[in-house]
Amino acid sequence: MRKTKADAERTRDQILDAAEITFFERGVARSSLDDIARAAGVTRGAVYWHFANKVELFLAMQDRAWLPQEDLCEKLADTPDRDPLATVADVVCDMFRRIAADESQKRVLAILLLRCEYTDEMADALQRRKEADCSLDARFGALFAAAGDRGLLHPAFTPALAQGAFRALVFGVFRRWLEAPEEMDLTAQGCAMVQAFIRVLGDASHEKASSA
Amino acid sequence: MRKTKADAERTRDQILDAAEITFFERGVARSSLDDIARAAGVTRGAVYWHFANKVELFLAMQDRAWLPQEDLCEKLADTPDRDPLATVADVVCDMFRRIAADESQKRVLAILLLRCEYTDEMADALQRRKEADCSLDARFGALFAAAGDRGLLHPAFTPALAQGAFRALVFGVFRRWLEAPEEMDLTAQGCAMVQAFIRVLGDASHEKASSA
DNA sequence: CATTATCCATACATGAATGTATGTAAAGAG
DNA sequence: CTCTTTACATACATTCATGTATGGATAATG
Repeated sequence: MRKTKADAERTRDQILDAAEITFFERGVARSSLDDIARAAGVTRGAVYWHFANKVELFLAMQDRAWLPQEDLCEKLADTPDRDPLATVADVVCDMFRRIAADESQKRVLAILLLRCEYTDEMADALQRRKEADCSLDARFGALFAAAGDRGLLHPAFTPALAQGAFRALVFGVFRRWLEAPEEMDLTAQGCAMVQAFIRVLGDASHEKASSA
Repeated sequence: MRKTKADAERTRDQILDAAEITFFERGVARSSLDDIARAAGVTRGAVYWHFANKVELFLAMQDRAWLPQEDLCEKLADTPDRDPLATVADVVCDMFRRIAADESQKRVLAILLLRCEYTDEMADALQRRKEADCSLDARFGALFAAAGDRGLLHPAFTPALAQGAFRALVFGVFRRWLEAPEEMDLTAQGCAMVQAFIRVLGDASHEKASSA
């Protein structure tokens, strides 16, 4: 029972891994700290040493995972000045592919969307998601606005409406996949839906002038 | 303390009302049966008389509420043989309006989507939603297939793709509204997004022939 | 090498929630 | 008007999860 600092970090990671799996399987509320500790091969003593309580453990798990919002923001930050709609579709599809390939991230997202109840205790957790969403909305908003300025949007959509609908579509696709991963392939059907939507969004064939 | 059968039914309803509010405010897991009983103005004895446990109470609450899926199915059942896409948009927008006006239904849906963890215990509850979704999908599928047969769909979409995207969009809009009702008006922006999407879906202007 | 701080297991105390058992007053049935 | 059943309230037993306190073994530090 000799524990160096590196060892301690490893057990901390093991606890976070166990929390991911346990939360995913039993839900956050029904997962006791003893369940998690046992799954990690330690006792509650270790859990309480590294984390103050279950909420803190949950937040640490959320922080360790790379949330797709941050991922998207980073990608959107350094995109060339291409067709903004094509950029949007590419970035989201890229995100889909990456998440589908990462079991851990898939688990965390399933926990955040399907396996936890957002109440007063979880206010911090929800706040972080909202902040990430907010900065993401700003970036998407700029792209859709640019598309609108260049006359690339179908006349049925204002930039704000297009952004809202796109956001809803992506979220809906995502949630559907998380609910029934075996019934749906995110990289195939998910990307297809996103791309088809972007294509009809950009189908401004009502105006005669087609500059590009 | 005289209880006739009608009185008993009333207290049962009061318990269900209290469960709705308590689940909505504190989440399902953190709501104890004592919380609910107190909110209903009774004791746990009454709750245990009417319901075997919390899961049964939850299921009874879910059953009492008119789920939007059933609502939609009923509407779709007796629609004239109009433009299928217009029918779809009308029915969904009508559902949006009705839910936005019904606080109780809004609470129940917020519970089902945001305030409960779907784990093995809740398998029954999830199963009912899935069944309702399934029969709904069949009806929507028929309409989108009809639209495809009549050449009403934008060539970017197959009927199945259109249906999946539409479903995702509606769900995403719905969820977004439930998460932040003050930031979004379901009857205004929600309906606008749905209608705009349906409009671009039906924009099959690539073919020269426009029969209708 | 002695000391201290780290890392974790074990033990204990507490409260909260559950399920059940019992009591009971009225309603309903005959 | 009895008798049984209904519709609860109350009381009890038990389990479970939490938080904390303590102990101990080693690593880090000087």
